[in-house]
Amino acid sequence: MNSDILYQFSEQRECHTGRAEYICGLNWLEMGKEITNRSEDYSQWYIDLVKKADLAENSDVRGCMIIKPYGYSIWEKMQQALDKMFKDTGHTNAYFPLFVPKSFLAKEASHVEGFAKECAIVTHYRLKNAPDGSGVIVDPEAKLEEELIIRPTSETVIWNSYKKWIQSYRDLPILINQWCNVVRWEMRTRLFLRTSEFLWQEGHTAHATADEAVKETRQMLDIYAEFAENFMAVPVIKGKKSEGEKFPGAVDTYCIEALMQDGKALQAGTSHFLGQNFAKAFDVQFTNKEGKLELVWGTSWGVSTRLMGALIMSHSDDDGLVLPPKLAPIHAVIVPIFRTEEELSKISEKVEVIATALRKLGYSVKFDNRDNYKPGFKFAEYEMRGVPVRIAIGPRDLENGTVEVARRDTKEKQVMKMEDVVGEIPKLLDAIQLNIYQKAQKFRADNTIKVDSYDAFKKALDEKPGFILAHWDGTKETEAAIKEETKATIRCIPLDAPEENGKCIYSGKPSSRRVLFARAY
RNA sequence: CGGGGUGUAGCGUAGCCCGGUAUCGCGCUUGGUUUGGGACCAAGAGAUCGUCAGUUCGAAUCUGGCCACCCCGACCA
Repeated sequence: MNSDILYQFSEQRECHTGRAEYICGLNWLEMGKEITNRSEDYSQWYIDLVKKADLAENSDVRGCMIIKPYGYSIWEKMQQALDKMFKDTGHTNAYFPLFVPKSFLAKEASHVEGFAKECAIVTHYRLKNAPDGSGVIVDPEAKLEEELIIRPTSETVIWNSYKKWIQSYRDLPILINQWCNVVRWEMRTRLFLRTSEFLWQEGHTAHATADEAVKETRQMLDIYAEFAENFMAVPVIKGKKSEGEKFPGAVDTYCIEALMQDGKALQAGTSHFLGQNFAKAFDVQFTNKEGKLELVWGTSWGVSTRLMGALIMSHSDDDGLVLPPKLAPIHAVIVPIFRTEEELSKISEKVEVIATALRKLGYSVKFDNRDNYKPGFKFAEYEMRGVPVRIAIGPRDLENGTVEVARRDTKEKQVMKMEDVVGEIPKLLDAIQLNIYQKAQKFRADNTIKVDSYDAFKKALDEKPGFILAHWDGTKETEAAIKEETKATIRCIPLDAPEENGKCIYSGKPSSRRVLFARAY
């Protein structure tokens, strides 16, 4: 590790102890010393990275986050890619209200139980000046007859509409998605991973048959997995949630689980088969071909700005963020190296040609000709922000007809002929996309183990955190006991898990397949 | 909601124990020298010390209330 960069990371915490005690990336070194408590320091490292890479910051509003322009542009890239995949599979976008009348939420029993503890509630609609002149107060006269919940998710509002929209089998299926914000009043928040308000997409579909709804649920899970792997370069495990972990109101919850670099799991997306639960709660029935009334079958599925957290924690290294080219707001940055105005204008001419050609191919290119920062500063800055490719051009290159091309993922530099650059950059970007995916895949493989006893299970959690495949008897009680004792949860029952007879690591009862355990975010 | 901590310039902080209107670094502005891995020198601007009250000739500092935020738990995408 480069100790200068370590020092850079460290300076803010240095004053407390008089020495650097900071951790960067994967090396877990404290100025050459081993660190024992990984997760706490990783957590701090993550938050600092989010701030330093200019992605987001804490808002003065409790538990909320300000997504800064650079961070938001990554989110936009994600939105674009996902939105296209949704539309390619027949979905359309719509928008439903932010407010959920309290009575709506109460209609589905397990749903209300699941969300009741984390709702923000609107009780009044007016303020007035305080009688004692101390500011404004809530006008007690302006109390709402029925309180409004700020949506923690939109199943209830949407199914309330579906009731009005659906009469016949000819009205089905309804395949709707909405991009919006939701509020869940969490006790503790963390940038991108858990914030009081977050941005997401939620799909809500209604179908005439269970079979069709199940197919939709699985299709969307596949889309999420494809997005994670192809765009984010994050390998994920597709699986089904246990009873204890499933969505309130769902019959089955499917999810994709990713492994972060500190060995903790992150749920990156969920797709729920709702059965007829919401149709029952909102009395949504349709007349089938035979003229008989039937309840509608539903699904819902979502991914949120939490994906940003997954992206950051999957690829980042000691020098900052590493972005997969497919989601990078800037594919290549061009840094000129110059002394005089004259030199800069000569370089600019060459840059113009390269940048224009690359942009024509659909790449986003930034030419950073600021004269108040030195090249070294800019190099470090774009590395921190994860820009995949950097092109440097200086007087030396003008003379030789070359440029220096550096890739963010491996930090390798090569000198290229100027006329080759436009042809080589696309290849390089593809190589980077593939490389960081393979790297993440290897990391996951190296940090996934099978265990066959509870002792080995606990040992693995302490010594080599990661995914653990183990047998489980399928009961809620065992799941809860393991969670209580080890903080590890069943992330999912992997869809591709092979049949394998074994004994539950906790109870010793028989089990027919291994499930995926980990400590999770 | 329990346990711990912090509030001083845009950011990070010193000063607080032992009262006398505020330290240093980053950043910012101007001028000069620099520029192939986080430049340097000089000059400058920028703070009702979280808030309200009390003690005092005098409060960033002592006392009390309030507020906000952070960290560790319970909760959770």
